[in-house]
Parts: sequence; C-alpha cells; structure tokens
Amino acid sequence: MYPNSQPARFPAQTLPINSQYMVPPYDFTSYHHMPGVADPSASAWNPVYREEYPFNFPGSSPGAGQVNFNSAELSGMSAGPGGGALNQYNLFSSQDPFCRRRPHEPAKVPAPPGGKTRTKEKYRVVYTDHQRQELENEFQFNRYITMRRKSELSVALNLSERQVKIWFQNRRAKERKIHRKKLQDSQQPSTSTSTPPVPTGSSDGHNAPSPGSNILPSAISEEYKMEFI
DNA sequence: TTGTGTTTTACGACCTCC
DNA sequence: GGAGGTCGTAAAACACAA
Repeated sequence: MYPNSQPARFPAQTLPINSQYMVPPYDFTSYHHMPGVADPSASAWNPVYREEYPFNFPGSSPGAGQVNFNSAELSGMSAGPGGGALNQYNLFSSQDPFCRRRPHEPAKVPAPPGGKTRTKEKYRVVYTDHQRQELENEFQFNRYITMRRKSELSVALNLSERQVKIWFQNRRAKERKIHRKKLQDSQQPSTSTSTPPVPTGSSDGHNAPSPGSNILPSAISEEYKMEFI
C-alpha cells in the first residue's frame, strides 16, 4: 500500500528495466479482451516523448518522478504478441530490490455462474513493486496518460494498455478519495459550517487531460490543484 | 490463527466528446 | 460507435490487532 510503503522514492533513473525482468508465460489475452496490442515499434522509450508533458509538479524535484529508459534497456524486454504476457509469480528475484511481496499461488476462482467476464483462474493479479513504481512515477508526472505513453508503459512493464488505463483510473479515484477524506477531516473541528473550503487554484496545468481527452471535470481539476499546492 | 478493516485490480454502468 | 472519463462495487491481497 503505497501511502505507507514508499519510504524512499527511487529516482526513476535508478529503475532500469533490466534483463532480470523476465517475461513470464502468463497469458493476459485470455483474461482481458485485448483490442489493441501495444505497438512494438513504440518500445523505444525516447525521453523526447516527455515533451508531451510540459508540466511540473510542485514538490517534486526536477527530474524526480520521471522515467528515462533508453531503447537499449528496453530492448532486453519482450512484450509477447498479444499485448504482453505477465506473470507476477516469475517476477520476483532476489536481486530485485522492489520485490518485497511473496509470490502468491494463483487463486482458484471458479467461473461465475452467470457466465460473466471474470472466468480466468485468477481474479486479479498483483502488480510488482517495480510496475507500481513506474506507474506511480508516471502518475506523479501526469494524472492523465496519453495514448502514446500508455503504449510505451504497457510495453515497458509488460502490462496491457487496458491495465495501464485502468490503473490510472483507479489511481485517480484513490486520490479523489484521499482528498475527500482530507476535506472531511479539515471540516471536522468546525462542525457548524457547511461551506467547503474553496480551492485556490494554481495554473500549473499538470493535471491536464491527455490529448484527445478533454473531459476533465472542472471540479476534479480544482481538487488536484488544491491537492498539490 | 483468525477476524476485520484497508488497499489493490478489474469490471460494468453510464456519461461526454469526437 | 468507439474511446476514455467517473462512480460504484466485487473480490483477492494484505496488514494488524486480539
């Protein structure tokens, strides 16, 4: 849980994806529908792509939270055809400083009687600390991931683009939840007033939606502004 | 060990935008 | 109509007190 479990954020530059990060045989294509396979040609993680994000985070040191992989680092990885195969259980190496968790046995999840979608033997997988760290780094850089970055991350982390997208959705939801709780707590001492604190916005623009998606509600935008002042 | 609360993946429903 | 957004929720994984 990372509010409590990220005591020292590693600079992203110290997180090279190396050959220890083996591509496991777990086949996600049979678990998720995989409409779009990450373009293998996008695997060259060019730092120039960062120009998509002219944002900076208050509180984040220059360069912190950024991911700089070069194509040589990534070339050691192979996202399997079909969007990448992932098995967390093979990702734990004694040499991997991010592997704190035990590998878990796959849960035997019986197929739902209704014939719904979660019919795979695993209800959900647990992402490795490395995967979470990289996703978190990206999230700190921008709350809304671009299609390009999503494709790059999915290749780099051996996740499907859908997983990356949903991770960001869940991460934003988590942030909203935390912020709501903060608001509640701040209102707790003064029980009589019902007026919520008015966010004083800053125009850093870090939370601008990704290109092609301009449907960020203004209320949410204000939330983020307030969160990171 | 076990019960319980929290966090993390993943999805469906519904919405807006192009 | 498709993509991606939020919201609510299910269930696994996890933490921790008793």
